[in-house]
Amino acid sequence: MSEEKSLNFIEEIIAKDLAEGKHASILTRFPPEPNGYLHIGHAKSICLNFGLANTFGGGTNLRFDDTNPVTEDTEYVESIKADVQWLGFNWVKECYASDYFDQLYSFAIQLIEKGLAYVDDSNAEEIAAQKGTPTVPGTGNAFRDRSIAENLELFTAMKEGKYEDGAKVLRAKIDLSSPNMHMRDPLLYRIKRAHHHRTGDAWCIYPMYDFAHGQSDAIENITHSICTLEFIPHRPLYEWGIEQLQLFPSKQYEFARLNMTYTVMSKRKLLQLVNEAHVSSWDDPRMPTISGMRRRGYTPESIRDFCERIGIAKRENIIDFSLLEFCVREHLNKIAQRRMVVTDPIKLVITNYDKGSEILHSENNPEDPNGGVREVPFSKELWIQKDDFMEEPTKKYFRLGPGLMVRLKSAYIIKCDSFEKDAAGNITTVHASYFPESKSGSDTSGLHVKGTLHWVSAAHAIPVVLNEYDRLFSVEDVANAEGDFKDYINPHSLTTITTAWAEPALENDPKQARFQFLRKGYFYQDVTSTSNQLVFNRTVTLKDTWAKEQKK
RNA sequence: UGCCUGAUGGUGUAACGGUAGCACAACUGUUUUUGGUGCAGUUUGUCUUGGUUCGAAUCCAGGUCAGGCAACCA
Repeated sequence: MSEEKSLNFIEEIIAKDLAEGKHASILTRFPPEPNGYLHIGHAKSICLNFGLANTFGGGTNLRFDDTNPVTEDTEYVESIKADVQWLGFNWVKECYASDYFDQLYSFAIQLIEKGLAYVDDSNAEEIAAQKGTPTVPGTGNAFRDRSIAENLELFTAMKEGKYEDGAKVLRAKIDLSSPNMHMRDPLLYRIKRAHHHRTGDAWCIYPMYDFAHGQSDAIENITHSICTLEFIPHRPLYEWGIEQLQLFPSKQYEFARLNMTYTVMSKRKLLQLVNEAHVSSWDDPRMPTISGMRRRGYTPESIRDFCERIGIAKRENIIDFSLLEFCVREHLNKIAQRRMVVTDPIKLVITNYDKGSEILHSENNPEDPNGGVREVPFSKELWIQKDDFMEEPTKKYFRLGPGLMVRLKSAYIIKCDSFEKDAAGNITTVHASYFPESKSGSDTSGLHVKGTLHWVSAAHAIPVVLNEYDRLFSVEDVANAEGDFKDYINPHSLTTITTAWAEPALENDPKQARFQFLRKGYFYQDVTSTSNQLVFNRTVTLKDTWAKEQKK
């Protein structure tokens, strides 16, 4: 049985280009502006660009689109590089648009010399007004008719810092009545005295996106320049620049950006969440950032798998967050070490257990036959989950209750004999008796029970802190919800549990290890965790059909 | 009332004139020393109106709806 993998529309274009000999090999690029942290939407683009190069044989450049010094910073450059590498990709070259500033400047001179660019003294408002509207053509101004010599002189003076910020701009001379607003004499250069994170104060004029991106692609000989849908109207301008300057014919293609339920993807909104302390930082585990997901315990494999599954197309989309969670669970199920942690404990006393304590063994991962076992101490007094006992059990309840039997995972079958309550009526202690012949691995009891509970020996337990995360927002389509997006922040997106007891093995496990805390979910040690106080982040819950059943 | 995109189950994504498939979600059943995992199965779809054709999700025409475009942002 052969699985036919269908190509997405970009792959089809590339396959065709290669087949026709248009290119011997392909070169793509991932071009973030270093003004924020990468998020899962960027991961889609990263997987696309690097993935294309992988499947068709070729490479991918990492290029920082750093043409606006006001918002950019090396902090972001570093985080972006770390995130791309963590996702598992290697770039051919690390490039910066700012490396091309000299070249871009000479391109501008060329356009002026061809009569295709002019210096405009109008201010921003005037230019906007003169551009017209989508239905009303723009009108020119006197500056448009300046001579080539005058434009050359003025542009040189702009570069030399003879004018105030905003006093003049360089514009392309294209078509003020174009139905495409981007072709109505777009700005090429603006005067901006700001410290650039790489070029410092060497420049006081900076190229606009439309005079940097396509040109950078061409300089690097990018064959396929892939961006998101909102750049479609820029494409004629992209092509105009390449044609007029007679550069390498890079081609732009557009796909739909990623949207996900219960979260936001815009940099502006993410920045706001950080600045207004709705989350602790860019790498807060609730954030849809790569760094947040890494800290939460998502694996690069699962994110790549997710990006593979969502596909590439041109229609707007909103992907269920549960698909990402499915990918994370699927991977973690295979690799995570199993451990037992009781999060909301009550005492379980095995009344007929007189051995003091013993060492039992439990498999590290039932999915992995070679995963080995770990030692788990068992004793007379244990901690079990509070909701694993019910005073008056309902019909389908498979756990502990008066007279009911369950298995303690990797240990014995027990039978509940009695329980104690405090003055407030809360269950404090459950008494049970165990069946010595029901020991895991050598069970001769012939008993059969439906429920299996996780547990921790009270005398051997170590305290751990758990951060349990839920969705950041309470509505599916946050971006399209009525009013301020911050009104929909889920107030219960983080629950910190300080009452949890863990089995001692956890103390000696490596910090980077992935865990499944049995019946609770997948967990990953937080960056704040120390040997004195272990702190774990819940990556994702286990699928819980019992919780679902109860809601009915 | 301009230009540009797009429209296939709840959500994504295939089918390139010839059986509407796959995944997630939801729901059954089954297995299970995790109410996890695995396995088996069920439910749900081509925006609309015409046209071309033996045959249309696919081609053509009109309509409807959704999104984008008028930053000295990218």
